Amino acid sequence: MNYYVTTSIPYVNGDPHLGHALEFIMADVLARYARAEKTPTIFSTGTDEHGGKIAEKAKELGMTPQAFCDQMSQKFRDLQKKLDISNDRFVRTTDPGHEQRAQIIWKALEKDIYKASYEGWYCTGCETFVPEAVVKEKGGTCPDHNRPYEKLKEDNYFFKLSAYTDKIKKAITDGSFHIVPTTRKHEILNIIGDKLEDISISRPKDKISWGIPVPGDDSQVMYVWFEALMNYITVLGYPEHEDFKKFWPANVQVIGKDILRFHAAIWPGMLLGLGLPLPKTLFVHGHITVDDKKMSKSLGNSITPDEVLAKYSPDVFRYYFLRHIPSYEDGNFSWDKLAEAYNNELANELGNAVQRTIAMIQKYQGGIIGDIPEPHHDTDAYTKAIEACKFDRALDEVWERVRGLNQYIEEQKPWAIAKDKDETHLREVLAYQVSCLLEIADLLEPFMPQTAVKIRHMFQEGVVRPAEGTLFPKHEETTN
RNA sequence: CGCGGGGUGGAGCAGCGGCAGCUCGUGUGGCUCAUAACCACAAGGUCGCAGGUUCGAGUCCUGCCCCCGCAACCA
Repeated sequence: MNYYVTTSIPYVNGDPHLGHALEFIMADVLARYARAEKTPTIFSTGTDEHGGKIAEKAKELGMTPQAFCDQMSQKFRDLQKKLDISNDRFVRTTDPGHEQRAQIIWKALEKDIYKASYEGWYCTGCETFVPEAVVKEKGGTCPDHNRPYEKLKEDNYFFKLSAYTDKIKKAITDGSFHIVPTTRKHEILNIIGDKLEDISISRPKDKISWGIPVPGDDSQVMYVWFEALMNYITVLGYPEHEDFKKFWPANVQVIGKDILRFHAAIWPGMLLGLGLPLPKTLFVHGHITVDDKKMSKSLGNSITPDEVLAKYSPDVFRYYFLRHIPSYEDGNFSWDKLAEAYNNELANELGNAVQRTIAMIQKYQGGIIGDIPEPHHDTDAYTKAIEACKFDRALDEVWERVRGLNQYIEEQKPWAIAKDKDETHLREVLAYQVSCLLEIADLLEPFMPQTAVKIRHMFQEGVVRPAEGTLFPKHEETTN
Protein backbone atom coordinates (compact mmCIF):
# COMPACT_ATOMS: atom_id res chain seq x y z
CA MET A 1 0.00 0.00 0.00
CA ASN A 2 1.37 3.34 -1.04
CA TYR A 3 0.36 6.74 0.17
CA TYR A 4 0.11 9.92 -1.88
CA VAL A 5 -0.87 13.24 -0.35
CA THR A 6 -0.96 16.65 -2.00
CA THR A 7 -1.61 20.25 -1.10
CA SER A 8 -3.13 22.63 -3.56
CA ILE A 9 -0.48 24.65 -5.33
CA PRO A 10 -0.65 28.30 -4.30
CA TYR A 11 -0.99 30.91 -7.00
CA VAL A 12 2.11 33.05 -6.84
CA ASN A 13 0.44 36.41 -7.19
CA GLY A 14 0.79 37.06 -3.47
CA ASP A 15 3.07 36.27 -0.58
CA PRO A 16 2.53 33.14 1.49
CA HIS A 17 0.02 33.66 4.27
CA LEU A 18 -1.24 31.75 7.27
CA GLY A 19 -3.73 29.81 5.20
CA HIS A 20 -0.99 28.36 3.05
CA ALA A 21 0.94 27.49 6.18
CA LEU A 22 -2.09 25.73 7.64
CA GLU A 23 -2.56 23.65 4.54
CA PHE A 24 1.10 22.68 4.40
CA ILE A 25 1.24 21.51 7.98
CA MET A 26 -2.00 19.56 7.72
CA ALA A 27 -0.75 17.68 4.70
CA ASP A 28 2.58 17.25 6.42
CA VAL A 29 0.96 15.53 9.37
CA LEU A 30 -0.66 13.03 7.02
CA ALA A 31 2.61 12.39 5.23
CA ARG A 32 4.63 11.99 8.41
CA TYR A 33 2.00 9.74 9.90
CA ALA A 34 2.00 7.52 6.83
CA ARG A 35 5.78 7.29 6.88
CA ALA A 36 5.73 6.40 10.56
CA GLU A 37 3.44 3.51 9.60
CA LYS A 38 6.16 2.44 7.16
CA THR A 39 3.99 3.15 4.15
CA PRO A 40 5.86 4.27 1.04
CA THR A 41 4.80 7.88 0.76
CA ILE A 42 4.93 10.73 -1.68
CA PHE A 43 3.98 14.15 -0.43
CA SER A 44 3.74 16.76 -3.12
CA THR A 45 3.24 20.49 -3.14
CA GLY A 46 4.24 23.31 -5.46
CA THR A 47 3.28 26.60 -7.04
CA ASP A 48 0.85 27.67 -9.73
CA GLU A 49 2.49 30.25 -11.94
CA HIS A 50 0.71 30.98 -15.19
CA GLY A 51 -1.98 33.42 -16.18
CA GLY A 52 -2.67 37.04 -16.92
CA LYS A 53 -2.43 38.21 -13.37
CA ILE A 54 1.10 36.97 -13.01
CA ALA A 55 2.21 38.51 -16.28
CA GLU A 56 0.65 41.77 -15.24
CA LYS A 57 2.28 41.80 -11.86
CA ALA A 58 5.67 40.98 -13.32
CA LYS A 59 5.29 43.83 -15.74
CA GLU A 60 4.48 46.25 -12.95
CA LEU A 61 7.68 45.24 -11.25
CA GLY A 62 9.64 45.46 -14.45
CA MET A 63 10.46 41.77 -14.37
CA THR A 64 9.97 38.94 -16.79
CA PRO A 65 7.14 36.64 -15.74
CA GLN A 66 9.60 33.83 -15.25
CA ALA A 67 11.88 35.88 -13.00
CA PHE A 68 8.88 36.98 -10.98
CA CYS A 69 7.67 33.42 -10.60
CA ASP A 70 11.13 32.23 -9.61
CA GLN A 71 11.20 34.75 -6.84
CA MET A 72 7.68 34.08 -5.61
CA SER A 73 7.94 30.33 -5.83
CA GLN A 74 11.05 30.51 -3.71
CA LYS A 75 9.13 32.26 -0.95
CA PHE A 76 6.79 29.31 -0.67
CA ARG A 77 9.66 26.90 -0.55
CA ASP A 78 11.31 29.00 2.13
CA LEU A 79 8.18 28.92 4.22
CA GLN A 80 7.92 25.17 3.88
CA LYS A 81 11.47 24.78 5.01
CA LYS A 82 10.87 26.97 8.03
CA LEU A 83 7.81 24.93 8.97
CA ASP A 84 9.60 21.60 8.63
CA ILE A 85 7.34 20.51 5.83
CA SER A 86 8.54 17.13 4.62
CA ASN A 87 7.38 17.26 1.04
CA ASP A 88 9.08 14.91 -1.37
CA ARG A 89 8.17 16.89 -4.46
CA PHE A 90 7.70 20.50 -5.34
CA VAL A 91 6.07 21.07 -8.69
CA ARG A 92 6.05 24.37 -10.50
CA THR A 93 3.62 24.77 -13.36
CA THR A 94 6.44 26.45 -15.29
CA ASP A 95 8.60 23.34 -14.98
CA PRO A 96 9.28 22.02 -18.47
CA GLY A 97 8.15 18.61 -17.26
CA HIS A 98 4.80 19.94 -16.18
CA GLU A 99 4.34 21.89 -19.38
CA GLN A 100 5.10 18.90 -21.57
CA ARG A 101 2.90 16.58 -19.60
CA ALA A 102 0.10 19.12 -19.53
CA GLN A 103 0.12 19.01 -23.30
CA ILE A 104 0.04 15.24 -23.26
CA ILE A 105 -2.97 15.42 -20.96
CA TRP A 106 -4.67 17.93 -23.21
CA LYS A 107 -4.26 15.58 -26.14
CA ALA A 108 -5.53 12.67 -24.12
CA LEU A 109 -8.63 14.69 -23.35
CA GLU A 110 -9.23 15.84 -26.89
CA LYS A 111 -12.27 13.63 -27.37
CA ASP A 112 -13.95 15.81 -24.74
CA ILE A 113 -12.65 19.13 -26.03
CA TYR A 114 -14.38 21.31 -28.59
CA LYS A 115 -13.97 24.81 -29.87
CA ALA A 116 -16.74 27.30 -29.54
CA SER A 117 -17.14 30.98 -29.40
CA TYR A 118 -17.91 32.34 -26.03
CA GLU A 119 -19.95 35.44 -25.70
CA GLY A 120 -20.24 37.31 -22.46
CA TRP A 121 -19.67 40.44 -20.48
CA TYR A 122 -16.04 41.36 -20.22
CA CYS A 123 -14.22 43.92 -18.16
CA THR A 124 -11.07 45.15 -19.83
CA GLY A 125 -9.76 46.19 -16.43
CA CYS A 126 -10.20 42.80 -14.79
CA GLU A 127 -9.36 41.03 -18.02
CA THR A 128 -12.03 38.55 -17.28
CA PHE A 129 -15.52 37.58 -18.18
CA VAL A 130 -18.15 38.38 -15.63
CA PRO A 131 -21.35 36.40 -15.12
CA GLU A 132 -24.59 37.94 -16.30
CA ALA A 133 -25.94 38.10 -12.77
CA VAL A 134 -23.02 40.13 -11.54
CA VAL A 135 -23.27 42.57 -14.42
CA LYS A 136 -26.88 43.15 -13.54
CA GLU A 137 -26.14 43.60 -9.88
CA LYS A 138 -23.44 46.18 -10.51
CA GLY A 139 -25.60 48.04 -12.98
CA GLY A 140 -23.43 47.33 -15.98
CA THR A 141 -20.27 48.96 -14.70
CA CYS A 142 -17.28 47.31 -13.10
CA PRO A 143 -16.90 48.82 -9.64
CA ASP A 144 -13.20 48.02 -9.49
CA HIS A 145 -12.30 49.78 -12.69
CA ASN A 146 -15.23 52.09 -13.19
CA ARG A 147 -15.61 50.97 -16.75
CA PRO A 148 -18.69 49.64 -18.45
CA TYR A 149 -18.74 45.91 -19.13
CA GLU A 150 -18.46 45.12 -22.80
CA LYS A 151 -20.20 42.39 -24.67
CA LEU A 152 -17.36 40.39 -26.10
CA LYS A 153 -17.04 37.31 -28.17
CA GLU A 154 -13.99 35.10 -28.29
CA ASP A 155 -13.04 31.68 -29.45
CA ASN A 156 -12.21 29.24 -26.68
CA TYR A 157 -11.75 25.58 -26.23
CA PHE A 158 -14.28 23.94 -23.97
CA PHE A 159 -14.14 20.80 -21.92
CA LYS A 160 -17.25 18.65 -21.88
CA LEU A 161 -17.56 18.62 -18.12
CA SER A 162 -21.31 18.21 -18.46
CA ALA A 163 -20.83 14.70 -19.78
CA TYR A 164 -19.39 13.60 -16.45
CA THR A 165 -21.98 15.11 -14.16
CA ASP A 166 -23.63 11.85 -13.23
CA LYS A 167 -20.42 9.95 -12.68
CA ILE A 168 -19.03 12.68 -10.49
CA LYS A 169 -22.19 12.93 -8.45
CA LYS A 170 -22.29 9.21 -8.00
CA ALA A 171 -18.67 9.02 -6.86
CA ILE A 172 -19.29 11.75 -4.33
CA THR A 173 -22.54 10.27 -3.11
CA ASP A 174 -21.37 6.70 -2.75
CA GLY A 175 -18.17 7.82 -1.07
CA SER A 176 -15.73 6.35 -3.56
CA PHE A 177 -14.64 9.96 -3.89
CA HIS A 178 -14.78 10.85 -0.23
CA ILE A 179 -15.23 14.52 0.60
CA VAL A 180 -14.36 15.53 4.15
CA PRO A 181 -16.04 17.11 6.08
CA THR A 182 -19.57 16.11 5.17
CA THR A 183 -20.75 19.68 5.01
CA ARG A 184 -18.44 20.26 2.04
CA LYS A 185 -19.88 17.20 0.38
CA HIS A 186 -23.36 18.66 0.65
CA GLU A 187 -22.08 21.96 -0.55
CA ILE A 188 -20.54 20.59 -3.71
CA LEU A 189 -23.52 18.39 -4.52
CA ASN A 190 -25.58 21.51 -4.25
CA ILE A 191 -23.25 23.44 -6.52
CA ILE A 192 -23.25 20.67 -9.08
CA GLY A 193 -27.01 20.57 -9.06
CA ASP A 194 -28.59 18.83 -11.99
CA LYS A 195 -25.91 19.44 -14.49
CA LEU A 196 -22.40 20.80 -14.67
CA GLU A 197 -21.74 23.35 -17.37
CA ASP A 198 -18.97 22.77 -19.86
CA ILE A 199 -16.02 24.92 -18.97
CA SER A 200 -13.81 27.17 -21.00
CA ILE A 201 -10.27 25.85 -20.83
CA SER A 202 -8.24 28.17 -23.02
CA ARG A 203 -7.59 31.83 -23.62
CA PRO A 204 -6.55 33.61 -26.80
CA LYS A 205 -2.83 34.10 -26.78
CA ASP A 206 -3.06 37.72 -27.82
CA LYS A 207 -4.86 38.44 -24.57
CA ILE A 208 -2.89 36.24 -22.23
CA SER A 209 0.42 34.95 -23.39
CA TRP A 210 1.81 33.63 -20.10
CA GLY A 211 0.55 30.11 -20.31
CA ILE A 212 1.06 26.69 -21.77
CA PRO A 213 0.34 26.57 -25.51
CA VAL A 214 -2.59 24.49 -26.61
CA PRO A 215 -1.18 21.63 -28.67
CA GLY A 216 -1.84 22.22 -32.33
CA ASP A 217 -3.18 25.75 -31.94
CA ASP A 218 -0.67 28.54 -31.56
CA SER A 219 -3.35 31.12 -31.04
CA GLN A 220 -4.47 29.74 -27.67
CA VAL A 221 -2.98 28.98 -24.30
CA MET A 222 -4.48 26.77 -21.63
CA TYR A 223 -6.60 28.39 -18.98
CA VAL A 224 -4.50 28.51 -15.86
CA TRP A 225 -6.85 26.55 -13.61
CA PHE A 226 -7.30 23.74 -16.07
CA GLU A 227 -3.60 23.28 -16.40
CA ALA A 228 -2.78 23.84 -12.72
CA LEU A 229 -5.00 20.97 -11.61
CA MET A 230 -2.94 18.64 -13.71
CA ASN A 231 0.03 19.12 -11.39
CA TYR A 232 -1.23 16.34 -9.17
CA ILE A 233 -0.41 13.80 -11.82
CA THR A 234 2.31 15.54 -13.82
CA VAL A 235 4.42 15.61 -10.67
CA LEU A 236 4.19 11.83 -10.54
CA GLY A 237 5.24 11.57 -14.16
CA TYR A 238 1.93 10.90 -15.85
CA PRO A 239 1.50 8.91 -17.98
CA GLU A 240 4.51 6.64 -18.15
CA HIS A 241 6.46 6.95 -14.93
CA GLU A 242 6.49 4.22 -12.30
CA ASP A 243 5.60 6.68 -9.55
CA PHE A 244 2.42 7.55 -11.32
CA LYS A 245 1.47 3.93 -11.69
CA LYS A 246 2.25 3.20 -8.08
CA PHE A 247 0.92 6.28 -6.34
CA TRP A 248 -2.16 7.41 -8.23
CA PRO A 249 -4.93 7.76 -7.08
CA ALA A 250 -3.99 10.11 -4.27
CA ASN A 251 -5.02 9.04 -0.80
CA VAL A 252 -5.72 12.57 0.34
CA GLN A 253 -5.76 15.87 -1.46
CA VAL A 254 -5.78 18.79 0.94
CA ILE A 255 -7.42 22.01 -0.22
CA GLY A 256 -9.06 25.16 1.12
CA LYS A 257 -12.81 25.63 1.00
CA ASP A 258 -12.59 28.38 -1.60
CA ILE A 259 -11.37 26.05 -4.29
CA LEU A 260 -13.78 23.22 -3.63
CA ARG A 261 -15.47 23.56 -7.02
CA PHE A 262 -12.27 23.10 -8.93
CA HIS A 263 -11.25 20.03 -7.00
CA ALA A 264 -14.59 18.35 -6.50
CA ALA A 265 -16.12 18.98 -9.90
CA ILE A 266 -13.66 20.03 -12.60
CA TRP A 267 -10.72 17.90 -11.52
CA PRO A 268 -12.78 14.72 -11.23
CA GLY A 269 -14.20 15.46 -14.66
CA MET A 270 -10.71 15.69 -16.08
CA LEU A 271 -9.67 12.46 -14.41
CA LEU A 272 -12.72 10.65 -15.71
CA GLY A 273 -11.93 11.99 -19.16
CA LEU A 274 -8.49 10.47 -18.82
CA GLY A 275 -9.95 7.19 -17.63
CA LEU A 276 -8.20 7.56 -14.28
CA PRO A 277 -9.52 6.82 -10.81
CA LEU A 278 -10.53 9.73 -8.60
CA PRO A 279 -8.62 10.60 -5.44
CA LYS A 280 -9.80 8.61 -2.47
CA THR A 281 -10.29 11.58 -0.18
CA LEU A 282 -10.58 15.30 -0.66
CA PHE A 283 -10.00 17.05 2.61
CA VAL A 284 -11.30 20.61 2.75
CA HIS A 285 -10.04 22.87 5.51
CA GLY A 286 -11.48 26.25 6.44
CA HIS A 287 -10.02 29.70 6.43
CA ILE A 288 -8.17 31.57 9.10
CA THR A 289 -9.58 34.77 10.42
CA VAL A 290 -7.91 37.35 12.60
CA ASP A 291 -10.11 38.86 15.26
CA ASP A 292 -12.96 37.05 13.55
CA LYS A 293 -12.46 39.00 10.37
CA LYS A 294 -11.19 37.81 7.08
CA MET A 295 -7.56 38.58 6.67
CA SER A 296 -7.10 41.18 4.05
CA LYS A 297 -4.69 43.83 3.08
CA SER A 298 -7.35 46.50 2.98
CA LEU A 299 -8.31 45.79 6.60
CA GLY A 300 -4.65 45.82 7.47
CA ASN A 301 -5.11 42.83 9.74
CA SER A 302 -3.06 40.32 7.86
CA ILE A 303 -0.45 38.40 9.76
CA THR A 304 2.32 36.64 7.94
CA PRO A 305 3.69 33.25 8.88
CA ASP A 306 7.06 34.92 9.34
CA GLU A 307 5.72 37.22 12.01
CA VAL A 308 4.58 34.20 13.99
CA LEU A 309 7.78 32.30 13.33
CA ALA A 310 9.77 35.24 14.61
CA LYS A 311 8.31 34.58 18.05
CA TYR A 312 7.69 30.88 18.11
CA SER A 313 9.45 27.78 16.89
CA PRO A 314 8.10 25.78 13.96
CA ASP A 315 6.82 23.10 16.33
CA VAL A 316 4.88 25.64 18.34
CA PHE A 317 3.47 27.14 15.16
CA ARG A 318 2.39 23.72 13.99
CA TYR A 319 0.94 22.84 17.36
CA TYR A 320 -1.13 25.99 17.62
CA PHE A 321 -2.58 25.83 14.14
CA LEU A 322 -3.26 22.14 14.25
CA ARG A 323 -4.92 22.07 17.63
CA HIS A 324 -6.53 25.44 17.96
CA ILE A 325 -7.72 26.05 14.43
CA PRO A 326 -10.61 23.58 14.05
CA SER A 327 -9.67 21.11 11.36
CA TYR A 328 -13.12 21.13 9.80
CA GLU A 329 -14.05 24.79 10.07
CA ASP A 330 -12.82 28.32 9.88
CA GLY A 331 -10.64 29.24 12.79
CA ASN A 332 -9.57 32.42 14.43
CA PHE A 333 -5.97 33.35 15.00
CA SER A 334 -5.17 35.30 18.11
CA TRP A 335 -1.84 36.15 19.64
CA ASP A 336 -3.36 35.81 23.10
CA LYS A 337 -4.63 32.33 22.42
CA LEU A 338 -1.30 31.36 21.01
CA ALA A 339 0.51 32.65 24.06
CA GLU A 340 -1.99 30.90 26.32
CA ALA A 341 -1.62 27.61 24.50
CA TYR A 342 2.13 27.92 24.64
CA ASN A 343 2.28 28.62 28.33
CA ASN A 344 -0.39 26.24 29.54
CA GLU A 345 -0.24 23.32 27.25
CA LEU A 346 3.30 23.25 26.00
CA ALA A 347 5.34 24.79 28.81
CA ASN A 348 3.30 23.81 31.86
CA GLU A 349 1.74 20.53 30.94
CA LEU A 350 4.13 18.87 28.53
CA GLY A 351 7.38 20.72 29.14
CA ASN A 352 7.05 20.50 32.86
CA ALA A 353 6.12 16.82 32.79
CA VAL A 354 9.38 16.17 30.99
CA GLN A 355 11.27 18.42 33.35
CA ARG A 356 10.04 16.89 36.56
CA THR A 357 10.66 13.39 35.27
CA ILE A 358 14.23 14.26 34.35
CA ALA A 359 14.82 16.00 37.65
CA MET A 360 13.66 13.06 39.72
CA ILE A 361 15.66 10.51 37.79
CA GLN A 362 18.75 12.62 38.22
CA LYS A 363 18.15 13.41 41.83
CA TYR A 364 17.14 9.95 43.03
CA GLN A 365 18.85 7.62 40.58
CA GLY A 366 21.87 9.50 39.34
CA GLY A 367 20.31 9.83 35.91
CA ILE A 368 19.89 6.12 35.37
CA ILE A 369 16.48 5.06 34.12
CA GLY A 370 16.71 1.29 33.95
CA ASP A 371 14.27 -0.87 32.00
CA ILE A 372 11.63 1.16 30.25
CA PRO A 373 8.36 -0.75 29.88
CA GLU A 374 6.62 -0.95 26.52
CA PRO A 375 3.72 1.44 26.19
CA HIS A 376 0.38 -0.27 26.36
CA HIS A 377 -2.10 2.50 25.78
CA ASP A 378 -4.90 2.30 23.31
CA THR A 379 -4.21 4.66 20.44
CA ASP A 380 -7.38 3.92 18.54
CA ALA A 381 -9.02 7.31 19.00
CA TYR A 382 -5.82 9.05 17.96
CA THR A 383 -5.48 6.96 14.84
CA LYS A 384 -9.09 7.44 13.87
CA ALA A 385 -8.79 11.17 14.33
CA ILE A 386 -5.79 11.43 12.04
CA GLU A 387 -7.39 9.24 9.44
CA ALA A 388 -10.42 11.51 9.51
CA CYS A 389 -8.14 14.58 9.24
CA LYS A 390 -9.33 15.73 12.64
CA PHE A 391 -5.95 17.00 13.65
CA ASP A 392 -7.33 19.03 16.52
CA ARG A 393 -8.95 15.92 18.01
CA ALA A 394 -5.82 13.86 17.53
CA LEU A 395 -3.86 16.37 19.58
CA ASP A 396 -6.59 16.38 22.20
CA GLU A 397 -5.95 12.67 22.51
CA VAL A 398 -2.25 13.23 22.96
CA TRP A 399 -2.95 15.74 25.68
CA GLU A 400 -5.12 13.22 27.48
CA ARG A 401 -1.87 11.32 27.82
CA VAL A 402 0.09 14.32 28.99
CA ARG A 403 -2.52 15.09 31.58
CA GLY A 404 -2.73 11.45 32.54
CA LEU A 405 0.98 11.41 33.14
CA ASN A 406 0.84 14.41 35.45
CA GLN A 407 -2.00 12.76 37.36
CA TYR A 408 -0.01 9.56 37.64
CA ILE A 409 2.95 11.40 39.07
CA GLU A 410 0.68 13.11 41.55
CA GLU A 411 -0.88 9.84 42.67
CA GLN A 412 2.35 7.89 42.92
CA LYS A 413 4.29 10.68 44.61
CA PRO A 414 7.75 9.45 43.60
CA TRP A 415 9.31 11.98 45.99
CA ALA A 416 7.57 10.22 48.86
CA ILE A 417 8.71 6.82 47.61
CA ALA A 418 12.22 8.19 47.53
CA LYS A 419 11.95 9.22 51.14
CA ASP A 420 10.79 5.73 52.05
CA LYS A 421 13.84 4.36 50.26
CA ASP A 422 11.76 1.90 48.27
CA GLU A 423 14.19 1.88 45.37
CA THR A 424 12.56 -0.88 43.33
CA HIS A 425 9.19 0.75 43.37
CA LEU A 426 10.69 4.15 42.64
CA ARG A 427 12.55 2.78 39.68
CA GLU A 428 9.35 1.28 38.31
CA VAL A 429 7.39 4.46 38.69
CA LEU A 430 10.02 6.66 37.07
CA ALA A 431 10.57 4.21 34.24
CA TYR A 432 6.86 4.19 33.62
CA GLN A 433 6.88 7.97 33.40
CA VAL A 434 9.61 7.74 30.81
CA SER A 435 7.64 5.15 28.93
CA CYS A 436 4.68 7.52 28.79
CA LEU A 437 6.85 10.35 27.56
CA LEU A 438 8.35 8.23 24.83
CA GLU A 439 4.93 7.20 23.73
CA ILE A 440 3.84 10.82 23.72
CA ALA A 441 6.87 11.60 21.59
CA ASP A 442 5.78 8.99 19.07
CA LEU A 443 2.26 10.34 18.92
CA LEU A 444 3.58 13.85 18.60
CA GLU A 445 6.00 13.09 15.81
CA PRO A 446 3.72 13.94 12.88
CA PHE A 447 2.67 17.17 14.56
CA MET A 448 5.82 18.35 16.31
CA PRO A 449 8.75 16.52 14.77
CA GLN A 450 11.49 18.47 16.54
CA THR A 451 9.91 18.04 19.94
CA ALA A 452 9.52 14.31 19.37
CA VAL A 453 13.19 14.00 18.54
CA LYS A 454 14.21 16.01 21.59
CA ILE A 455 12.14 13.92 23.98
CA ARG A 456 13.44 10.69 22.56
CA HIS A 457 16.97 11.93 22.76
CA MET A 458 16.56 12.79 26.42
CA PHE A 459 15.46 9.33 27.51
CA GLN A 460 16.25 6.77 24.91
CA GLU A 461 19.56 5.37 26.09
CA GLY A 462 18.52 4.29 29.55
CA VAL A 463 20.25 7.35 30.92
CA VAL A 464 18.77 10.79 31.14
CA ARG A 465 20.32 13.36 28.86
CA PRO A 466 18.95 16.75 29.76
CA ALA A 467 21.41 18.49 27.46
CA GLU A 468 18.60 19.71 25.27
CA GLY A 469 17.64 22.27 27.87
CA THR A 470 14.13 23.32 28.63
CA LEU A 471 11.66 22.17 26.01
CA PHE A 472 9.39 25.17 26.08
CA PRO A 473 10.89 27.96 28.13
CA LYS A 474 8.18 30.15 29.46
CA HIS A 475 7.97 33.53 27.88
CA GLU A 476 8.69 36.30 30.31
CA GLU A 477 6.26 38.73 28.85
CA THR A 478 3.62 38.33 26.22
CA THR A 479 3.18 41.70 24.72
CA ASN A 480 0.54 41.86 22.05
C1' C B 1 -37.87 33.56 -1.75
C1' G B 2 -29.82 32.43 -4.53
C1' C B 3 -26.67 28.65 -1.51
C1' G B 4 -24.34 27.12 2.91
C1' G B 5 -22.55 27.29 8.11
C1' G B 6 -23.55 28.91 12.94
C1' G B 7 -26.13 31.04 17.60
C1' U B 8 -24.95 25.98 24.44
C1' G B 9 -22.00 28.84 31.63
C1' G B 10 -16.89 35.03 31.12
C1' A B 11 -14.10 32.96 26.30
C1' G B 12 -13.53 28.79 22.76
C1' C B 13 -16.08 24.36 21.63
C1' A B 14 -18.56 19.04 22.17
C1' G B 15 -23.28 16.84 22.59
C1' C B 16 -27.94 15.97 17.90
C1' G B 17 -34.41 12.19 21.62
C1' G B 18 -33.64 10.18 27.72
C1' C B 19 -30.32 13.18 34.50
C1' A B 20 -26.44 19.76 30.43
C1' G B 21 -20.30 18.13 29.09
C1' C B 22 -14.94 19.53 27.76
C1' U B 23 -10.71 23.08 27.61
C1' C B 24 -9.27 27.94 29.17
C1' G B 25 -10.36 31.64 32.69
C1' U B 26 -12.26 32.41 38.04
C1' G B 27 -12.45 30.74 43.42
C1' U B 28 -10.91 27.31 47.35
C1' G B 29 -7.88 23.50 49.01
C1' G B 30 -3.66 19.97 48.44
C1' C B 31 1.37 18.88 47.08
C1' U B 32 6.65 20.18 46.73
C1' C B 33 9.78 16.18 42.02
C1' A B 34 9.16 20.37 38.55
C1' U B 35 9.34 25.92 33.93
C1' A B 36 5.33 30.35 40.64
C1' A B 37 4.83 24.57 37.27
C1' C B 38 1.45 19.91 39.06
C1' C B 39 -3.17 17.67 41.41
C1' A B 40 -8.27 17.88 43.58
C1' C B 41 -12.77 20.24 44.42
C1' A B 42 -16.23 24.34 43.61
C1' A B 43 -18.99 28.38 41.51
C1' G B 44 -21.07 29.63 36.84
C1' G B 45 -25.91 27.90 31.53
C1' U B 46 -34.32 29.17 31.48
C1' C B 47 -28.74 25.32 25.33
C1' G B 48 -30.94 32.80 19.93
C1' C B 49 -36.75 33.74 20.09
C1' A B 50 -41.84 31.78 19.46
C1' G B 51 -44.87 27.77 18.47
C1' G B 52 -45.43 22.34 17.50
C1' U B 53 -44.40 16.67 17.65
C1' U B 54 -43.31 13.35 21.91
C1' C B 55 -44.11 10.05 28.14
C1' G B 56 -39.67 13.05 27.39
C1' A B 57 -36.23 18.17 22.89
C1' G B 58 -29.77 21.87 22.76
C1' U B 59 -31.19 17.24 20.31
C1' C B 60 -36.99 16.33 15.55
C1' C B 61 -40.75 19.86 12.74
C1' U B 62 -42.56 25.05 11.51
C1' G B 63 -41.90 30.30 11.64
C1' C B 64 -38.89 34.40 13.08
C1' C B 65 -34.41 37.19 14.73
C1' C B 66 -29.10 37.76 14.66
C1' C B 67 -23.92 36.60 13.06
C1' C B 68 -20.55 34.66 9.27
C1' G B 69 -19.05 32.67 4.75
C1' C B 70 -19.91 31.50 -0.55
C1' A B 71 -22.11 33.25 -4.96
C1' A B 72 -16.41 36.50 -8.92
C1' C B 73 -8.89 32.58 -10.24
C1' C B 74 -7.78 35.17 -2.59
C1' A B 75 -5.95 28.51 1.19
